[in-house]
Amino acid sequence: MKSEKEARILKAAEKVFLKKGFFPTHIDDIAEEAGIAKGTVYLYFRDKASIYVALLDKHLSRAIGLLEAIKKEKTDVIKKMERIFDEGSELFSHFKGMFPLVSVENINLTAEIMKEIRVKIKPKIKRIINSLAEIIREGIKNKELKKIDARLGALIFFSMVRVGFLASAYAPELKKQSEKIKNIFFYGIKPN
Amino acid sequence: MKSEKEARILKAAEKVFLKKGFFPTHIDDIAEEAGIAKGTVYLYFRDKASIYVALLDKHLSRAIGLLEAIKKEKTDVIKKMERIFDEGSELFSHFKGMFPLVSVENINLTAEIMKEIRVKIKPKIKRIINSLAEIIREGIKNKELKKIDARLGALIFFSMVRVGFLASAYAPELKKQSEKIKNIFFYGIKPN
Amino acid sequence: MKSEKEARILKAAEKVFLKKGFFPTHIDDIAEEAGIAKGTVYLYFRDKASIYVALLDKHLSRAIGLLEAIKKEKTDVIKKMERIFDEGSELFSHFKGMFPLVSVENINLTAEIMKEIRVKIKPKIKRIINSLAEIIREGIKNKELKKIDARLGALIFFSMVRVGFLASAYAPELKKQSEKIKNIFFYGIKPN
Amino acid sequence: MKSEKEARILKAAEKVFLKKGFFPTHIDDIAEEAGIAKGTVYLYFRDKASIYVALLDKHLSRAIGLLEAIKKEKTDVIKKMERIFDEGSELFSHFKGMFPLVSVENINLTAEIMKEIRVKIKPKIKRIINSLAEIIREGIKNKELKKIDARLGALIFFSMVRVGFLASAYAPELKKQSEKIKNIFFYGIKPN
DNA sequence: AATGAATGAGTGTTCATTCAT
DNA sequence: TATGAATGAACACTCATTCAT
Repeated sequence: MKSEKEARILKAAEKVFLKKGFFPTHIDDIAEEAGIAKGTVYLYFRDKASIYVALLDKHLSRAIGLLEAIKKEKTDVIKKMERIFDEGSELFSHFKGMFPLVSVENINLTAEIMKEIRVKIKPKIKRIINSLAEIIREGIKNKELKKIDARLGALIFFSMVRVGFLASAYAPELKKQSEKIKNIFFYGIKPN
Repeated sequence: MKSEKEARILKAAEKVFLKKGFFPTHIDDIAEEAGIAKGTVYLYFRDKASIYVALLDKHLSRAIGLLEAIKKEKTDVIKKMERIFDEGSELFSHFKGMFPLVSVENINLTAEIMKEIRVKIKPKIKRIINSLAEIIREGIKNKELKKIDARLGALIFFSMVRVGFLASAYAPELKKQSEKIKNIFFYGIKPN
Repeated sequence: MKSEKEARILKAAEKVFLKKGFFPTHIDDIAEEAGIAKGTVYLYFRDKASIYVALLDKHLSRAIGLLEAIKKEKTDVIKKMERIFDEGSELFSHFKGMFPLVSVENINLTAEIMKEIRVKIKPKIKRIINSLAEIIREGIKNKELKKIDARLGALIFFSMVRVGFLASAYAPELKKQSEKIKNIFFYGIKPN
Repeated sequence: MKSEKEARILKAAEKVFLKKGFFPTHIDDIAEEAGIAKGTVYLYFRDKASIYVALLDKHLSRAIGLLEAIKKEKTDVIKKMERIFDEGSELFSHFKGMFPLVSVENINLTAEIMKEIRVKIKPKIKRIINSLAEIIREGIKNKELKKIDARLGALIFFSMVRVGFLASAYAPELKKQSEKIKNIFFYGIKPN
């Protein structure tokens, strides 16, 4: 159970990290954004990297919760994937460049922090990919999907969700074209 | 004609940036990797960010060259896309987290550097996306491809190439599964 | 109301600047002399040049206060000039080579700092010369002084005060010979 | 016998030192001004400070020559002093803030350089003051001057020459008012 | 003699972290 | 708990000096 103050710091940190990136973000910025004193931040977090990790952890946990919930629903796999796709774009807005799909960008490599990441973050990412893969496997079993490599499909799916978000940033006129993206993902780009 | 020393610095910088990221990379690291003195680096580059930008520029230029060459070839669009896909994975290995698809990660924002980026880097990224889009348009005209949004298709294609690279890093057992990725991209995941 | 710490830094800086000059003085020297950490200096001053400017400003303000007070006194102009002469020598001990009679020696020329100097320092120097000139004008009006060029007289007076100080440094045996200097200034070196 | 190159370096150095001061002047600046390569400077001077000292030495020697010549002339002491005054202003233009009347501004304090200064520069300054003092003594003997302290008179005289130069810089409208300055020096500011 | 590329010690400044209040 | 003044390690960048050519 997190204190209200801790949540406020995380919210402030997210805003600043997203805007400036990890290194250019100073504890001062976060404290100011949170409306508290710099020293107070250290009552709730060991150090700057811990805040970053806590943020990753928070959103990954949320993503996992979302995925697990959707997975349990009694609907078509296609419907499930569409829901994930639509809600996922919103999730990405909390990650942007910060999202550590493969490796957490080299932040600071304190031994301690890296251990924390290995223990807390990587397993969550794996779990997300696994959840996606399981949904895909379910779809294959159902004949809703082709016999594709489920893990690879999960990565691609993940990438597609990401494109949905990127497209809106890079080519604003493409915004809300999720339908098109989904179409390509489901049916490919070649005429049949 | 760049001096041999400049090339050596770039090569060293790439190695260190890729391993440690922009901020944790110190000029000392680059110099040591290049086997020269710290001060020498400044004979060839104004500052740290300039090295980074030069690296981006170098690889983007290479990518543009590759794309333009492939675009001019007299083959099927599908063949062209396959070639881009296969060679692109190698290109990505020079970018990894450093690749600025949407916006260059917040590095330092010196006014001068940011201007350099706006003038040199962003146009190249646009050109890459444009080249991909043109190839896709050619395919649509040929009836090789469905009538998809070409720019969006380009982004997705780009993403797929990226997945190819990521997959090899994140899930080594998936390496060389480019065929599968291409298949999904071309035909989708739904059975027809 | 300046903090006690700021005053301590200024005092330490004055000591070191006077001994070593602007460039050979390192922030470390000042901090050590003040008995604080290097970083602390930057809590009170933007940069090294700002400390220097603050010092100039402080002593020039003091000089102006002194001059204005003496100017208002109800005594002979000659008495006033004698007082300025005697007290001025002490003032000079805070400036020595650092005193920017004509132009502030090339220190660093940050645009910001130069602006500060133009805005804060130069007007004070002008005001000092003006005050001296006004006193001289008063003396001319009174017939206490010859009809000399008041501004030029001010510069010469200023110079004489400076000689008083220099003499004590360069030719210690001449120390306290202010009387002689004043005599020359008042009556010249030629017999009448 | 100095090489032509050495003279060129000195000339260039004087120009730059006068404009920028000792520390902000870089060897590169001097070399460029002299139209030679940086390394060449070191074929003629041990280091930066040596150039500075050589410059001081050159002008002090010139001043000494001038003084000795004037001293030997068969004219009134007053005439001699007037000549010194008039020619001295020009001499000062080579020194400006750089002139080390009392102590050479703390430049770098290499033990070696400081020794050079002690051995070469200080004696010349003393000699200049002594020459002036001797001329004044001659004037006193002649009854051309009052019985003032000759050394102090020399310092003041020196200062007056300096005012002549400063006046032209600080208050351009006062330029060429040497007559007025001389008048004050000779007759004082008080009416008789 | 002349060059200018290379060097690396030196320094102003920043900022994560601590701690006395 | 909360504060924010103080700390000092860290680092980009400069520039006097050297030296291979």
